[in-house]
Amino acid sequence: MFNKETEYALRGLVYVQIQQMKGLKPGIAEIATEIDAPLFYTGKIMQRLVKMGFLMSTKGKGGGFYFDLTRPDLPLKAVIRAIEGAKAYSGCGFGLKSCSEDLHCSLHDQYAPIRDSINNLVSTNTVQSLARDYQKGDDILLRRR
Amino acid sequence: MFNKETEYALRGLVYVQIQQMKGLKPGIAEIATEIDAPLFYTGKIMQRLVKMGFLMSTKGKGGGFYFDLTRPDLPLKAVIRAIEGAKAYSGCGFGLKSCSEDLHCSLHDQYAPIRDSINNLVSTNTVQSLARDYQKGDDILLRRR
DNA sequence: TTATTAAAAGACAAAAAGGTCTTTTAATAT
DNA sequence: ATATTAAAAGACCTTTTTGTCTTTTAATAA
Ligand code: FES
Ligand code: FES
Repeated sequence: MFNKETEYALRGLVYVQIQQMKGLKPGIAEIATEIDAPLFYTGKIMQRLVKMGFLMSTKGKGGGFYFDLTRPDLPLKAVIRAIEGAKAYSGCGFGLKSCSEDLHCSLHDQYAPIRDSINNLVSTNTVQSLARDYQKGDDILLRRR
Repeated sequence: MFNKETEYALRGLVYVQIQQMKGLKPGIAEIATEIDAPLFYTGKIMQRLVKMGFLMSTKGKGGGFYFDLTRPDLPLKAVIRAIEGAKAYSGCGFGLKSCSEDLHCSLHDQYAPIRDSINNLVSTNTVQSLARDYQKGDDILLRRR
């Protein structure tokens, strides 16, 4: 569904949020292990997320990643847009240059609603809501097993 | 939605089918132009489709690509599976290793139905059905404009 | 203030995707 | 037969994605 970088970013963010709800501040090594992503690649991605302003970090002893709790919940879509670009999940499913209600391809009537559902999914779900779901036990997996 | 190769392959196949319904047998240059894909890449992809048995071709004067009309309609899914692999549109949307009803991620309940819709879309639509829709004028685009 | 810790920065590289071009083979027309 | 046409085969290249590793910077603790 998403590319690897987006996948790791989302899993990483949700993991940080889960730990933060327990009063912890995980570091790169812990995050990479828990979300089952490559260590150094995870580091690079977390850095990018900090630079983009999605989360914060501190160096040195006791350092790690954490969220600014004064900021509103972070929809998955914001992260996807930042990593994959604004056009992700917006164009024609068939690859045509334009896609509109009145001029469209043969897949449009079936595909457009699906695309809308995906956009709705990533807009309504946030890093925080997924972390809460996880804690409630509604979902069982974070780490890949 | 699909990768470029799949996109070009599907557009190319539908174009061949549309032309075949008019009694024509298009060549690589024509196909590439009409589906707005790179000339040589299109050639390579059409060749692969022939080798995979999805369509036929003849060399030389009057040569080009065409379908064996004795074979059943070709679902998009068959082409996608051949190009992108069997796992396309089957795994966890979050990238987790397993995905099942009883052990799943927080996105599963929302994502699984979407994934099902995509699989239904590519299973029920065929190269031939899309070509017929195009000819009926239900869809307006094939070439990207 | 020094050692230690952990993120930041950035160089480097492997693999996959996407694309280009030339040569060879086979079909047809003359 | 020969020339012409068009696909097949395959070498080669570029870009993007994914991943690795070392060096630097900043924070903390002793
Ligand atoms: S035009 Fe193809 S999905 Fe809208
Ligand atoms: S477990 Fe994630 S979509 Fe099914």
